[in-house]
Amino acid sequence: MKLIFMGTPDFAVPAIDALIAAGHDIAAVFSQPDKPKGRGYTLTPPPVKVRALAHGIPVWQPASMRDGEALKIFEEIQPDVAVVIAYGRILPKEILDTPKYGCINVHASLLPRYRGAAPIQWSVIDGEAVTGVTTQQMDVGLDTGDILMTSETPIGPDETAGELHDRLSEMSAKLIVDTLAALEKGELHPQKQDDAQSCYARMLTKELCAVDWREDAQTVHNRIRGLSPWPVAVAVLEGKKLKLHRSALSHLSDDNAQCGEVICLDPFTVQCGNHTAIELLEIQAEGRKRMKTQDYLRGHKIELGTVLQ
RNA sequence: CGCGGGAUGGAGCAGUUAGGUAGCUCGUCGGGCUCAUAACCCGAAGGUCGUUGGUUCAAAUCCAGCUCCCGCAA
Repeated sequence: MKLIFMGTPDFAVPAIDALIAAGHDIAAVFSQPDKPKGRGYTLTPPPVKVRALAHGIPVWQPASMRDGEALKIFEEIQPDVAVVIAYGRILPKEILDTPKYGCINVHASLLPRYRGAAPIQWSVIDGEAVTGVTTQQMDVGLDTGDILMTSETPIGPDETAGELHDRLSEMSAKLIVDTLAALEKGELHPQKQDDAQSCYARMLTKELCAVDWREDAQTVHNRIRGLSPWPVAVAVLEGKKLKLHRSALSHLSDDNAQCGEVICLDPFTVQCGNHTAIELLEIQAEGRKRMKTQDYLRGHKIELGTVLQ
């Protein structure tokens, strides 16, 4: 089919390759404008743009979807369908209605759960056991369109948002290809979302990164893996920020220790709330690289009983 | 030119302020002790101190350029 592909970050890249491999004609790609990133504010193109250009596909990066420019391009191309994956912008009705089969979005959750910006991270932070990807027939709401197809996957007990992100990214690529195949055969059966079951995965902010050691170990663990590899959970050690990249539940617990206190050095274990404790496996000090906690301890002595905040 | 931290044997760090023969905690290898061990004891190997140039009798250390890494901010 003749497609317009809309996407921005790494998550959407496998889908481009999969759609091309499946024989679809991607006539144009829409991506967010290049943004200043990293040290020195280097203007950086989004990954989807880079991939599209490598395939020789024309790329548009309009600042707005509502100034008529995007609509004009849609009308000129006359796509059968627009595929939207992590594009990062809400599409107005006139755009949604232009392609022959409308706009189909791949969302990284089992809708109606975790609508919105950060479904992957929130499903981990909330300790969900299962998640997946969903294709939906987009409407004017935010991830509220009729469900076309879904694909489920369990979330590992120690899996990080980054690891889950990569798996769901691959699943998304497969699901969109399958969805388009079903669409061509007329085998799709759109189902309304049950709004009563919905929840919203709001954008991640820095406030979410601070660990509260009074919470139980499972909750802290979920937060650490849900925020890895970005924006990363943070504790404070002797006045300095300490990023927490990887953890594991501990069988230890010292009820005489206060929350946040180091109760064991090998493995490096911190007391949490409700008689639980957590092992910190990979950490990163200010200005340092991410490293295994035991490596860090060889050069930085931390006394038993030190309290993290 | 956005702000700041860093680069030292395989790993993590100290040493740089007041230049003068490279150190710590581990790891590795060999030996010892032990019923045994990730424990303990003895010994060994392993580093052009990121790179280039400068100052100096002498540079990891002072000066200048370059490369790469990290944090903040976006």
